Amino acid sequence: MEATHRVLMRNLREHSRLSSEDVAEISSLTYSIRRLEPNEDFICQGDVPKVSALVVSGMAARYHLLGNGRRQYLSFHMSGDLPDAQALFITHMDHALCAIGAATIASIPHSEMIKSFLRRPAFGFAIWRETLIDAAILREAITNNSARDVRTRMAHLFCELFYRAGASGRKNGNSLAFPISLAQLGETLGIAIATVNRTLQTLRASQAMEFRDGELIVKDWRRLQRLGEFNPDYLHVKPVP
Amino acid sequence: MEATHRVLMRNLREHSRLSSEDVAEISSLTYSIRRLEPNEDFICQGDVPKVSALVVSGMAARYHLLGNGRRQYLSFHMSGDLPDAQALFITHMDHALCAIGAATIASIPHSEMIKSFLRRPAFGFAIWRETLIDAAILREAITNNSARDVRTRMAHLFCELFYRAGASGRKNGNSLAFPISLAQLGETLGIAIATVNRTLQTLRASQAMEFRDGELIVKDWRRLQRLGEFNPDYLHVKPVP
DNA sequence: CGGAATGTTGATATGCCTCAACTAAAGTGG
DNA sequence: CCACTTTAGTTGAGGCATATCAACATTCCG
Repeated sequence: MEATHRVLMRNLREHSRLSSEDVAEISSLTYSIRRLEPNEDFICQGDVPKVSALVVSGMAARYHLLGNGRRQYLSFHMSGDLPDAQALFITHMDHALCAIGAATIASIPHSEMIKSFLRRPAFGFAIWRETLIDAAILREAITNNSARDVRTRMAHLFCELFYRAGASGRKNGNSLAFPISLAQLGETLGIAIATVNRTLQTLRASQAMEFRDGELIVKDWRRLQRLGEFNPDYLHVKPVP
Repeated sequence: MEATHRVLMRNLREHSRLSSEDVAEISSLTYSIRRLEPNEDFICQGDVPKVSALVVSGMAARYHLLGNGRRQYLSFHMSGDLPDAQALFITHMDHALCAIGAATIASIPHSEMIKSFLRRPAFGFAIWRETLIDAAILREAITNNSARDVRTRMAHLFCELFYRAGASGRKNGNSLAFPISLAQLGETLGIAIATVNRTLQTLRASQAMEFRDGELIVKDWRRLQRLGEFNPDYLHVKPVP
């Protein structure tokens, strides 16, 4: 029970120290739970949210909607993440959020979060730190989509997701549920569907990994890391003591 | 005198309300000034800064350094911006910072900033908001470099810079100093130098803008905005009352 | 059982990269 | 002050990676 508070604290502890007072403060937060269908939107561009969404289970994604109807996926979020933390201090959403596969989110009122920040600044700083790591991930996505060839780019994305899931025990051995379509992968990496398909085949042929039916299987982590030119420093995960 | 505190407050007031106590707190911050040569680095990947840099005059840029020596520029920063605010809560830099053209920065000790946040939470929230808008700009850069063709992409970048400079009176009529080389523009937009050159020519031919000798001249803002599919909502500038 | 969404494959087109040659401007040293 | 080098910008030719298009296979779902 209380999965909501637990996943939030586990996530924050990856990078921040929480005192027992902070833990008590977090445990006092109220929330409501919402179950999402695959691909269901829970925040749209232009919304003015009054609550923060916390991913409890499953995954969520941010995306931009372009004039021509195309989507650009921006980032993916796992249990413990607060994908719309920015709305705490910015009124209007500049992007939308949807579930990737079935997911559960908890909604925590902004007003409560802010009051908690005032009572326990360390909690506010931890959430702030969370949003800063999020920004680091966005920077890496710029570099990935702008400066790397498609195979490297795709390998890098899978590396990041696998690493982030692994850093907090959210993956299952060497496999990770990532229930996304090839079209969505293309709209993440900025490449056409046909190319997504062919690139996945070359990655499979490399014996480093497989991706099918929304499941990523890492067969040779070292090799995948090399293929993706992946260096996890930007994720700022505190070295586990 | 005191240009440092002034540019910071002007920038924060674009989106946040500051009480007189907040203003007093900001005015009490100590700093040291540093003048930078064009392209001079002031923070490198891997550094552990103990001070925050505030751009006082000129411009600064973030960049990633890739394995093959290539650079990927990530964002540009003008007077009032705190391009390394993230270092307040994340120890190691995952990217470098350099001057674009000659620039002046002020260094403010982290320890003082944090103490000010504890005394005046609204000041902390304003800086936090600043880092969140920064993240929105990064998201837009992902979309720009991933989903738009090169001409639109380049027009969008110029729109953003011109708009940001204009929002706070940092531009000069319809021209803006942006002392960057074509090679750097290419490393920002993820395109080759030759293409940068040819794309600039088509933009010039469109009568919307010109860019030469490190100066952007906007001749037809509406047309440029259309060419760049530019919608400034993501910059979250408070409508001027 | 039929239709929609998703994935797969091949053929063709094209936008951008690469390379190379050249110009122009700026900085350097004799 | 002028040769020399370096850096930045410009232009053309050619190739290649990836987009686009089209046909088909497969799975899912009503």
